[in-house]
Amino acid sequence: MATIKDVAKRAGVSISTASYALNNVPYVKPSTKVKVLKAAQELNFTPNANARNLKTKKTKNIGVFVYGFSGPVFSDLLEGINKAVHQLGYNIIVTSGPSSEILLKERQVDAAIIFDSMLDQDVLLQYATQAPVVILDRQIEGNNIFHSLINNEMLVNQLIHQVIDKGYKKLAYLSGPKDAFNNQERYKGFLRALHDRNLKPFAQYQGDFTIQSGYMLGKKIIQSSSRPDFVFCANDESALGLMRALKEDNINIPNDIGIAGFDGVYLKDSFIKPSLTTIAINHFKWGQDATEFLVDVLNEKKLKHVVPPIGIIVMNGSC
Amino acid sequence: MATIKDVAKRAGVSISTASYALNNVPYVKPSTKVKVLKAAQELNFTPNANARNLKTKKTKNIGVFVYGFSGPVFSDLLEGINKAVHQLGYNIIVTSGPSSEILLKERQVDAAIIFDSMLDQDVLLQYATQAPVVILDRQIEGNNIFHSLINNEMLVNQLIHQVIDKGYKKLAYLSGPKDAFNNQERYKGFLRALHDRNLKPFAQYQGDFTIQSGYMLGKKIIQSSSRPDFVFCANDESALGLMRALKEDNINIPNDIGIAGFDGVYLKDSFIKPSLTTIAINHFKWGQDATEFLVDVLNEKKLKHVVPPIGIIVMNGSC
DNA sequence: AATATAAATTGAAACGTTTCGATAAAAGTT
DNA sequence: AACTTTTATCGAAACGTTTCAATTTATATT
Repeated sequence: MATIKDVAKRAGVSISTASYALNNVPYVKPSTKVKVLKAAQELNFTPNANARNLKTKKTKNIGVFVYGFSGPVFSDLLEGINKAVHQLGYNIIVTSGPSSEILLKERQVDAAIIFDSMLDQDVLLQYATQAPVVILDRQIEGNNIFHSLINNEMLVNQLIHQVIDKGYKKLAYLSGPKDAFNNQERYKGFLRALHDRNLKPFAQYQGDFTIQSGYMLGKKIIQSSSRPDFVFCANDESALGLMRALKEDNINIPNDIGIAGFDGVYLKDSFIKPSLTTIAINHFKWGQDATEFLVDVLNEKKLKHVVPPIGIIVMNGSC
Repeated sequence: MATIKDVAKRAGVSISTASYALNNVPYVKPSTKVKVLKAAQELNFTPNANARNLKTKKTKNIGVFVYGFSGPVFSDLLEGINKAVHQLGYNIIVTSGPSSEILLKERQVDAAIIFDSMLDQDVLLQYATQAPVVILDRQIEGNNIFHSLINNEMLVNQLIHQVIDKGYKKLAYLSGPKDAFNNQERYKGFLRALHDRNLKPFAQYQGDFTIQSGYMLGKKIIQSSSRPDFVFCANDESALGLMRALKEDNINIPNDIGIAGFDGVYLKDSFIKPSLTTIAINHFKWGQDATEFLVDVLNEKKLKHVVPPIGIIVMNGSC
């Protein structure tokens, strides 16, 4: 591997001049710049990132720390982040599992986007003492820690109000994992809306955000003696599972049971019938905005807040 | 940030001893090791990765370079890679787009897994002069470049033979992107099987691996005067789209038209009816095997070949 | 007790950059 | 022509590790 030393020698200049030439620093004579660039080209020189990072204490990498690599929410979010990162001249590094902790501890990225509720809080706090972090899926207070959170509670509250307006009375909640922040907030919104309208929650079913869990719980609901007339599902995937189970048993949606979900990930899928009432999040934009904010922080533009993701209630045929 | 120098000072030893102690090198007295570890702990010391990497010329990172962050194939593959990478003591770094080139050029990873046919070939060849690469989605010959490729042609050939055995005569090919290696190979297998059996291909429809393209082409097939009696789709997603289009118009699958796909990504989804005949790839294992191979290469275990992904023909109700 | 061997520790060089401060060369000013 | 200012280049230090070769200390062998 050619180093800058080789380049300097071949161009007949000092190492520092070579460095300046390669980094577009002023005060380097055009003709020598040409010489250096030519030498670099001929030697197929690429700077050693580790040496550069060591010296500059920067990596130009933005880390995205995720829980897993699956799911429509993940995909859209990542595509959004990816686009923004590149536009802003950074590199994206996405990782998951044990790698995440190591990369954070060893500061292999200049900033971090967190979408992994399993990621150790202390590691995060420690990392944030030196670099900015945007968290998308829970609340952790600390210096340098910013949040871009869906307004889960309010959105669900509003949706449930509308649902009650439509005449549904026995409202159940199909839950995501109990410890998931998003799930908790959505549940709060559900409960508050019922409380606002002097209704009692009809039931709570314990799912885990998957289609399968929605399906299984749907089967259970069918078999139970008393059924709800509406089920709010903590996300679209579980709602889809529920819908499938009910349709299999010829339960009419929305007449026998109304359904709503959260995320808006199936809105473009015309094969889900009736189409699902949901709270649509623009995950792509969410990712973009979070990234742009982080880069602004890195560039020391003093900003107060991230642009939070907005959610839109989309009333469809499922309730 | 505490450096090893701080640790050494606090433990009352030299920098080199501190380094040895932290890295479990023999010849360091147990008692001093304890001292050093304690000091490191107290100072919240984490080694600076850039300095370490610069010196050792290793990163302990394995890069995964993908075309995008969406799709069931991507997800399973990544989960497999992720699992193996961690088990083997490496970190996973996945990236896409322009970042990929930079990370490769600057050697920010010890080895690379390529699942991005858009990635520049020269960059890849250049990278491979110094580090091992496994390519999953095309063929590029070069030193240090290994392939783990689906045996597309053979598998499709076998499947088509079986389909012909069932009596289908007018076989069409619903294509993926023309320049996609996997698509080309699958098409070759399709053509060869027809040739083997003295049949002419009935038609070729130009899709792009998406559900939407399958759906649109399905609509076109319905409207055309002469229909095929079987359509092999270059992947499952386009097959699903096709199926939906045909079912909407009450065309009976498999009686009016038979369908088969490739990948096996919907096999667990019981809501696709009839269930899709396909060639199932275990993408999770594919990712694992590729990773294990790479790490073996890094550890200089001389191996001849990667374990290639195996495909299994799964005959289901769609033909 | 003297010597040989093994165990433990250390200083210093090296990895490949960037960047500060100094100096040299060129261009302006009187 | 002597100076100041600007432009261009350079040497050397620094970033934080690892690791070689040298040295010191402890242990074993005679």
